[in-house]
Amino acid sequence: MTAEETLKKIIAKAASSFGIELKEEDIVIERSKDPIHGDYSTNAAMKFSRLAKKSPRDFAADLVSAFASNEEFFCVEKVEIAGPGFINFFMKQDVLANVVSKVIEEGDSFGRLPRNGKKVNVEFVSANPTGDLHLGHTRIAAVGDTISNILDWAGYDVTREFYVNDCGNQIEHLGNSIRARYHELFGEPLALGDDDYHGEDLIAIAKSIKDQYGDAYLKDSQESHDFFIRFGIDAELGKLKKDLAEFRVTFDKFTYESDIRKGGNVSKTIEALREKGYVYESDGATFLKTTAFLDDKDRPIVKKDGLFTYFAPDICYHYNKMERGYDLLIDVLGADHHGYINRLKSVLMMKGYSPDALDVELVQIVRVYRDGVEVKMSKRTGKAIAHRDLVEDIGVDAVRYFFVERSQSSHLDFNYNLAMEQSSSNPVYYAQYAHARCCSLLSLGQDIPLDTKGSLLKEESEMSILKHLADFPSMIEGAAKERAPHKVAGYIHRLAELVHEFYAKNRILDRNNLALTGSRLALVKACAIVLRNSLRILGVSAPEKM
RNA sequence: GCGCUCGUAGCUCAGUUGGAUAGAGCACUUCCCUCCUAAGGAAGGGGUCGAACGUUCGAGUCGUUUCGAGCGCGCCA
Repeated sequence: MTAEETLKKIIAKAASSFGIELKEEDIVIERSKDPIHGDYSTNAAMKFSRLAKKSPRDFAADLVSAFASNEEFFCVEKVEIAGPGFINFFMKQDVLANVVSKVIEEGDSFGRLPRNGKKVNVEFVSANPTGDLHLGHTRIAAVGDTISNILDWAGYDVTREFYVNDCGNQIEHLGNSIRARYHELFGEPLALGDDDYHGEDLIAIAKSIKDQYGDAYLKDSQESHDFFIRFGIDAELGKLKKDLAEFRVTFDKFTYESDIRKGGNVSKTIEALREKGYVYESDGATFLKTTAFLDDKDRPIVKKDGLFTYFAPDICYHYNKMERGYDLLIDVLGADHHGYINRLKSVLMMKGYSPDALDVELVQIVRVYRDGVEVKMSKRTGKAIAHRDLVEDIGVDAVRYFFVERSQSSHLDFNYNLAMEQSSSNPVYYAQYAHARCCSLLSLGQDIPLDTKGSLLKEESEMSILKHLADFPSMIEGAAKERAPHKVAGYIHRLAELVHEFYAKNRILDRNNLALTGSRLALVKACAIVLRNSLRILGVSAPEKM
């Protein structure tokens, strides 16, 4: 049991002895910011003084007087009532130091919460297979993958999914564009339309078609039309997978829009919704009555020309995901898709699902500044900051850390020059360096027996580390609940800071005091383990030497 | 006009379901390697938390109004 859980129990029991029943989840235990306020504190006396019909301070005194009769109370060294009615707890050293052996015993799995039996599907990136990834995808990939990792650690059964939009207009344009580039290679240039893709990557694809098939697809036919599209999708998707894998992002499942549409599935779904009264015709188009639930406007699902809108197969796709037995769906989308949230939740509600079965995580746009000028992203002009360039220039570790360091809901101004020039002062190195320092100490002192009880730890810098290490599992729980990768980054930064401070203040390897050194090396080992575990959640490496 | 997301230090951003003296990085000033990795540490300057009311023991946090920014607003994906 963690210190926090124990304290909650003590408080609940004390309140109970005054006839006040508190749920442990309603009791807030905070880490004291200032050591003068002890190790942990609670506002329970203030929060619930009304129930006791007493002043906060009097109620606090009552609670404290009841603690002594509690057998759990042995872990507390001292209690104080302070300020408007805070109760501050000073813990016994061995209770705090207990975390060292726990971390070392659990090792790579310290921080992993018990399996909760819940299945969650995280869909992210889902970039159209019509070109390369750009900066926006990079942030979504980092956020989506990290959220998946956090949920995995928090006990969920996680599926990472990529939805492949291999139908629709943009795919036609892809086929046309490749065909034009292909003809170009034979000296028969075809004009590219405004909506076609002008990126140079398609020239390479056309070349590989020429290399493999020669001039077999020069004649204009349905067969060659289909061929260019199929070849293009495979080639583009292959590149996406490769770039993402190099970014340490892999998917468990790729779902193709063309499979979702198979067998008239979309029409069937629409008809089923029509029977429920959620579908109507207007101006020659077909609409879904999403306003019956959360939306502020009804949405078109079949256009005047008889083709489905993007939304129509997406309805089926989300039903498909639910039918696969997930307790929770998470869509990680660009913030410009915010209008999509209530639309999709409404769709789920039409089938009787809870709107909470879907959580849409919006990732705010990245604004790029290069040479002091904002660079606008545009997939079609080919001038966008490509994901691949970014990773080559700055490195996977730094990019992944940088892109989850801040909440996904905040805009991110990315100074490309700075990231390239000053990559060595990037915060990610601060954390990695802390890990490398720990490893170096452990290597130099490998012959010294570790005291995994941390018996001799007593300095303030040591106690701060102990408390922070103990917070790791509950940090994971909170980050999972809030889908907040940046909390992991914040945790890492704080741990690294504590490690550096500890290192600077103390001569850790002291062969004249092997007992103390043994305690400290055990602490160092625990720090290395937690740094490694937390960095792994972000997809960032933990080098042993730098 | 309606909706969503935001507004905290010069810049980029944290701020634990409302808590004690609002923090970090970058930038700036000044110190610290005869000694375990200086990609580090210590100290300092820098804030009417966009603004105004309200809710209560207590508001950066919650509510209303207002100003400003970004993004969306039925047949693009």
